Amino acid sequence: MQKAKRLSVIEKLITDENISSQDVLLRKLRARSIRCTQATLSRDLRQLGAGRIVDGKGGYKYAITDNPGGRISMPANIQLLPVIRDIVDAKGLIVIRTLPGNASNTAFYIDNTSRYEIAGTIAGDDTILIIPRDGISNSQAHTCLEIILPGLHEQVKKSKPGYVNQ
Amino acid sequence: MQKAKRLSVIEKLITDENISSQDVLLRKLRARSIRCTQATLSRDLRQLGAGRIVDGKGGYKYAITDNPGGRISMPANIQLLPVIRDIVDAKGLIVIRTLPGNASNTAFYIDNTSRYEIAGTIAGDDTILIIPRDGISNSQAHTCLEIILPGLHEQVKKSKPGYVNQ
DNA sequence: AAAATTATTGAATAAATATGCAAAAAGCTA
DNA sequence: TAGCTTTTTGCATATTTATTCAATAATTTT
Repeated sequence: MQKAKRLSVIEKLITDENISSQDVLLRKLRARSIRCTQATLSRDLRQLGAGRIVDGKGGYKYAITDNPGGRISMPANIQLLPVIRDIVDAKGLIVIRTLPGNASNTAFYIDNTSRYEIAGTIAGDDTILIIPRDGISNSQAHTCLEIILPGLHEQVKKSKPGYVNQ
Repeated sequence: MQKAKRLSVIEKLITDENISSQDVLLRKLRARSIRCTQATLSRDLRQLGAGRIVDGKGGYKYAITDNPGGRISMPANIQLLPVIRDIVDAKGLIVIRTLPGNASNTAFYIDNTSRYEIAGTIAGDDTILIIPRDGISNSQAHTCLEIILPGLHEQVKKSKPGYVNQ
């Protein structure tokens, strides 16, 4: 499946370059042998929270925009992944375990993306509970987390089925 | 010349309300006896540096966008319950989001009412998980919260069903 | 105040973006 | 792997936004 990759390339393109329209983006992707249609880009951009904004030069450009609700914008390139140890599904919720002391940072970061799919997070010292919104499937929630933290699931290898006393 | 006034009304409208398209804006202006055409709005919005962005609820809205590079912006428009930002149903639980640092205060307050309907709460920094007791319906739980925090649901407008890529 | 210059606007239309729907692809389960 | 479910995608098109061009209104100059 190439969607995840396409999303990350799109994200990189619009932050690095000045993309003024979906058509331009389409061509840039094509130059990287990623082919899709404008319709798909429209959906991808929505999912990334990207919008077409006025670029100080009298034109337009795409950019990842902060959401209303006035959340706090974060520096884009914080290194979060190394602190994540584990990610587990539980009762329709998702538990992420981090290095000690890193849960609230990470949860704060996740919160601030204001993703629709995530109703909220709660963090202890080294554990974050991710609460997906009603109607969001498990895999939708995971896809969303992957967008927020690209590479998450590659990084954190799926934990093997474990032993339980019974 | 009415342009200056129109611009300021537009600015106020898009920051106060959720304007999803220029057509909607056009009608709101008309209701204030400011009449112009969509073409003019397109130009005005460019001039204001306003863009149509993803609103976190699955839709689009206009907002004045900062130049990327991002600085910190905080919400400014809550009055009655100044610390509560958001309330969402999720998996039979209820998630309340507050301003940073206010979750445990608020949860403590809720806890101390000792309402039967609420089995317990868990608070992080800005998120509270409300766990209703078994057998308590969603709407019972909401009614209960409304009793504890009068005005809660008026204040925090229900979020619309959102868009999820699938 | 008339003429000359500059700015604003609407109508029409071009350009760009979003979406319903059906089909294809990817995941899952047994 | 076959059958079933969910997700992704393109096509066609609806919706939305930007722009061209001509006209009108405001502003400045003489």
